[in-house]
Amino acid sequence: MNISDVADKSGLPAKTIRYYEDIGFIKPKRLPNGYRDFENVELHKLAFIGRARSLGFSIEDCRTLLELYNDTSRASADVKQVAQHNLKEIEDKIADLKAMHATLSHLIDECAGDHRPDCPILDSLGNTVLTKSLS
Amino acid sequence: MNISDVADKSGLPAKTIRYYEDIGFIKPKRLPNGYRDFENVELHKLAFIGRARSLGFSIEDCRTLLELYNDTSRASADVKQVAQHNLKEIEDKIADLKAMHATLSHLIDECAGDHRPDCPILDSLGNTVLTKSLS
DNA sequence: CATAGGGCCTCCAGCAACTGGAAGGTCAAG
DNA sequence: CTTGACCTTCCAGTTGCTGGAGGCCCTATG
Repeated sequence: MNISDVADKSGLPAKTIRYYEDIGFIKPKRLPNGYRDFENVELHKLAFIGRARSLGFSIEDCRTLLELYNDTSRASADVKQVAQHNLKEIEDKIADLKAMHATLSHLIDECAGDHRPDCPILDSLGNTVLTKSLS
Repeated sequence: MNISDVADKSGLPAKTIRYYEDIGFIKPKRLPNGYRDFENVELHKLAFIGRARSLGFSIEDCRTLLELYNDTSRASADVKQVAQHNLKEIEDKIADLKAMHATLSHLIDECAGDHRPDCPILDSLGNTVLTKSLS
C-alpha cells in the first residue's frame, strides 16, 4: 500500500504521514524503488492517531496512548488518566474562551458601529492598563 | 523609561516587548549606550496590544486595531467588524471544544478505569476508522 | 580602583504540528 | 518517447513567543 492510499484511508495528508514517520510513530517498509510500503497495522495506527488528534490529544499524548495501545497488559485506568487530563485541559480552554467571549461581546454591544470615530472597543483596550500604570 | 520598567507596567515580558519592536509595533528611541528608551505612548501601545492579545486577537488583528487606534478619523464600524470577526472565531473554537468534550467524557464514563486491560477509550480510538477503511 | 551583580544588547535556535515548495527519481499510459 | 502523476528528500515557513550564549554597561561595595 503506498502513501496516497494510506492518506485516503486514514484521512491524513501524505505530508503528515511522512511527518509521523519522522517522529517515530510508524516505520513503514520500503520498496526497492524507495517508496514507502504500508501494511494494515500502520494504517491502523495512523487512523488511531488521527482520531486522537481530532479529540485534542497532543502528539505526546498520542505517543503515550500508542504505547498503552500496544501494551496488552496495561490497565484501563492508565488510559483513563490520560483522557481525564486531556478533558480537564479542554474544560480550561472552554472557560478561557467564554471569558473572552463575554468581555468582547460586551464591548461590541456598546459600540455603535457607525461612522463616528468614537469607539468603546478601542477605548477599553487602550485605557484599562493605562489607568493602572500611568496615573 | 527602560525595558524592565515597561515590562512591569505593561505586564509583558521584556523578550516579548523586543519581539513587538521586531515586528514593527513600536519604535522606541535609543540612548547613547544602545538601551531602549520608552515613552508613555509606547507603553500605552504595548498595554493595548497585551490586552487585545489576552482577548484572543491575533498579531495581525492587533496590527489592524493599532492602525485604527492611531487613525482618529476611523469609523467605529471598522473596529466593530474586526471584533465581531474575532468573536465568531471564539464561538467556533468553543463549539469545537464542546464537541471534543462530549465525545471524550462519554468515553471516560464508559471506561472502568481499573486494572483490567480492556478499555473502551482505546477501542474507540482504534476502531472507528478501522471499520470504515479496512472492512 | 577592581570586581561582583545586575541589566541591557544582539543573534541564533527551538517549541507545536505541521505545510509548502524545490529538485529530482519512478512509473504507467498513449 | 513523452507526458503527467506519483514518489522521494530536504529546507523553509507558519504563530507568537521563549531560552540561551556571548558580550557590553552601570552601580555599589571593599
